[in-house]
Amino acid sequence: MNNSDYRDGTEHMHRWSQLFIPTLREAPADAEVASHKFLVRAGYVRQLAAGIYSYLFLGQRAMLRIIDVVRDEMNKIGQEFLLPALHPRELWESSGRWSVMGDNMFRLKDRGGRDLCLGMTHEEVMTDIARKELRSYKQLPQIWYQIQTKFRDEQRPKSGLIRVRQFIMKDSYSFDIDPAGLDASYQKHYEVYRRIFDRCGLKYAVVEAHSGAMGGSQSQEFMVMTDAGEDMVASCGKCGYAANLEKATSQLPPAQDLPGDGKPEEVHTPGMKTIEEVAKFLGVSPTQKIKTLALMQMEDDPKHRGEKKTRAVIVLLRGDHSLNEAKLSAALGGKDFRPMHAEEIERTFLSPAGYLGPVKIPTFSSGEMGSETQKLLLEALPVLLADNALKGRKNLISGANKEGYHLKHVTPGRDFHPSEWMDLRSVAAGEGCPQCGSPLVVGKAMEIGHIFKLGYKYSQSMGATVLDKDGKEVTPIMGSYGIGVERILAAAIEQSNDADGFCLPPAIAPFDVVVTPTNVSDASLLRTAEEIAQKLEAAGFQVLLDDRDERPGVKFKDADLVGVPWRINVGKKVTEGQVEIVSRSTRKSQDANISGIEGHFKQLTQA
RNA sequence: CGGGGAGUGGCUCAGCCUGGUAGAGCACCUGGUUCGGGACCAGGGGGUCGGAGGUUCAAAUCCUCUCUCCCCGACCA
Repeated sequence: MNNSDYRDGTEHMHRWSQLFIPTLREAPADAEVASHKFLVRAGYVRQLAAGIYSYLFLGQRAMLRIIDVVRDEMNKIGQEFLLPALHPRELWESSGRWSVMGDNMFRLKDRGGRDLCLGMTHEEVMTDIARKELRSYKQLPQIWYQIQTKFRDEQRPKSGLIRVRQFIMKDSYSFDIDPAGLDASYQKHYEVYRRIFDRCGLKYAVVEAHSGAMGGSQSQEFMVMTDAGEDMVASCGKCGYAANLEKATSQLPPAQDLPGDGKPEEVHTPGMKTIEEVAKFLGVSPTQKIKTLALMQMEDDPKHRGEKKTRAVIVLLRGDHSLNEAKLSAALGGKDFRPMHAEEIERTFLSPAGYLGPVKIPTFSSGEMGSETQKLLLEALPVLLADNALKGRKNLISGANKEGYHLKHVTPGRDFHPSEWMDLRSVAAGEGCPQCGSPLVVGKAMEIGHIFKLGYKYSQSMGATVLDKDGKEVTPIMGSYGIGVERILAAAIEQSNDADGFCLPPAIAPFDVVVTPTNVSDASLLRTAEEIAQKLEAAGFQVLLDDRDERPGVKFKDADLVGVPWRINVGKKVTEGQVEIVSRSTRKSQDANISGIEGHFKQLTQA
């Protein structure tokens, strides 16, 4: 319950007739996912621009209740700050992220021409405070958090509140003297996050995640399984293993190698370009093929502003496997990459696309290259990365780097030598759980929270240090932890909606109950409804009195729409001293005596 | 950014192909009848058809440019 609410008289009662709750009979045409449709229909939000929303009365109330829960739990482990949204460029230069963040960062200039940006996350500001203020190990550990608006110029805002350009995040940052301290701060967040999402009534999974632009070692995401989500999660029903597909691994059954031990040998495969075509044509399985992907890694060229330095990256996978771009990106140190253009492929492989393979790539065998462009390419040596699933295999089939030909009897380690073996493939549903071997399930999920062990990335680059017990300067180790407030709301709606609307979990609903006199032109019904509303408010509930002069059907439909978990109908049975209590989630109703209604309702809501 | 779609009253949409100067349902206002699952009757207000330019006697409609929004692919809470 929110104690800041008025509940001391009818003049402060929330009367629907006086409030702005613009419900819509139809969903806006551009809404796709359930939470988006209903947030708009229920009058919670209105869109201002792509990925930018206004929160109206009901929406703001729900947000505030979510924030109450988050703050209440966070106060158990940390201290609340409020940091600026406007940051100077120099701050972000000091961590190196002014350029790393690219177009996702909103940038602006002040009147003096100085560069500023809108905060998309606050590692830099928090670390700046830490480096200026923290002096001694005695001051550690610290956990600082805030609930604040973040700005991110997303490539593609979408799905209502699920992916927006301005949103409220609870972000916290921990500073510890050593890794053991970080483990403890991380664990505290893990537990507090579980309590927060439990209290918000969400069903969620905690999954192993990849750290992305934040950097750092371990990280876990809190995921709500829903088709409205944008992530893929692999999970095991048996042992509880769960991981973002960006990170997930699996056990593979051993693949059958083709017999023989000959040298690589060309086979004519006219017009056969795809793995499937070639496999079918040669009567082999795609698992006996090597998939060769030609990519270009890109990074800003320090010598030539605005230009990109490129480097060829060749990735080898088993024929039936697909590349996991997050894993590759991590392997490349977070650098961007793209598929090679046709000319680049021909330059590198001296072969048209469709017949690429790792054997006899000109740039890997000295003497065969001559052109200027190849020499230039060599300055940044190409890398050949091979997925672990090819390790120990033999007699595989790959492209021959020659139009219309493939090679058979290709054996890794003999016929070509990868720069590195690594895990680069995406896990597929049905493959074995890496822990227990039972089949993995892959499903869509929405990320509502993320916890990271950052390590020394920011404290080191920004020069934060404290003195340890021995008077020696040491760099504190950091963690960072985020919760998307709007996403909790969106996820709750995705988890509980039907044709008529949605039902929010009690802790985050804008009201606990709507009291509906079925006909307000009957003065006694209205009076009784007001009395009931007052009693419930006095008992600590947040009550919405639907005193509108509307037909009952309209009021019922609206009540069903706006997400309030309970409704009390004040109608004909009043003459018998009774009203009807209706549960929005189960749609079941029961009669209750008006006298003692608050006690009855309390029992009901605590059950 | 690449690919697809859409902009006509507050909402959902028709009209556009085949130019002739704007419609429906819902919502809104007034009066009346209604009142347990989005009522009915009567009357009424509201749109320079996203914007700019062009073609034409005449443009929501045809042409060009542009802006915005949504959806599908690479990022993150």
